[in-house]
Amino acid sequence: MATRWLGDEERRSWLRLIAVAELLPAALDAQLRRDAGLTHFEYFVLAMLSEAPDRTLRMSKLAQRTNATLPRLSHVMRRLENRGLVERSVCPEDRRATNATLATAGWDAVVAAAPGHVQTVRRLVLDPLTSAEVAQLGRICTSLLTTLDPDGHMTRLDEPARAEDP
Amino acid sequence: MATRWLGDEERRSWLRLIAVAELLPAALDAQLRRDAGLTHFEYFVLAMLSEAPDRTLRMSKLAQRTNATLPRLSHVMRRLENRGLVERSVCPEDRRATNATLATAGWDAVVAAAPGHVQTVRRLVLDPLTSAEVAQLGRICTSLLTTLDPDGHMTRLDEPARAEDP
DNA sequence: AAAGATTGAGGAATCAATCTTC
DNA sequence: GAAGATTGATTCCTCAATCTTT
Repeated sequence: MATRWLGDEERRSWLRLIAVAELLPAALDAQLRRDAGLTHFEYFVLAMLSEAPDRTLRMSKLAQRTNATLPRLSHVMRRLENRGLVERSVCPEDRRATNATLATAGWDAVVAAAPGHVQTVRRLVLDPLTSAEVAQLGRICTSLLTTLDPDGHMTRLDEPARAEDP
Repeated sequence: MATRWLGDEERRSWLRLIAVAELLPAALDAQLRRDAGLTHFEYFVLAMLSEAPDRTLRMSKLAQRTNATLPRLSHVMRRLENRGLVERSVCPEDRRATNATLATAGWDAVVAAAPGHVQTVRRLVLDPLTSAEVAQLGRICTSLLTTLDPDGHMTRLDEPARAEDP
């Protein structure tokens, strides 16, 4: 029983999607932990900061871009700060807010980890697919994010940046 | 920097895939915990047992079908056993092995949880996609599992069961 | 009162080590 | 010694409660 009430094709696609959702994060974590001493989530946090203006982002914005809850991000940032990879400071304009900044050591960590990570992404995801499938995957995930992430937070579905400040 | 060295399209598809991989499990967990007091992984374990002959599967086989490591499954099974949802017993043919069996209460739990869960799967994944996209997603995930799961354990890519006993 | 963020306690996942049977 | 599984310690995540600023 269980996952019945789905058509055969639906069921097969569904089972494979959750298999991917289970195995892909584990594979990314394994490579990054082994080669760079970072979780994939930690790496992703550092990477998002590295691409931000002044390598700085507000906690809530960073949480959105990394698909994380604020408590989770807060705990991770504390650990990263203890390791000297990021810094936090009170936001001058709104003293409730916290600015997260990538420290020099954090930048170095991302630069060191990136090649191996990108290679892993290619090997696990991009290489097994045709370029048409990569495009299909993008469209499909975009559709899924419409319900998973109604506000289009992290993947700002309206790519060309909204009228809104950092 | 970070996720550069990927083409634009590759990068967008990749970022959206990890967003889905992050948000989908969280959404499934939220609904099942709220409505049935079960993690998605716990539900999936019970569901796989419910479909097995005699509602029984060896631990290692169950681990494969649920995309889990054996330690993870073992811990979860201990909790489920304490709740009376499953039972474990030594396998008579090979006394190193453990047979996991769905208890009556476990069956009831799956039956009670299934409709809400299936509805959630429809809402989050199936409904937002055309049936052509559902098929594409299945093919794409199958390709990804070729590298993520080289042995085709859980999604036995060669669907029509191999010459191998339970 | 609401927004932004942090904290602490409890639960779950991971890794290495262990135990038993083959 | 290898296969099947479990355990214990650590780490990490989640949830509710809290604190401060607006």
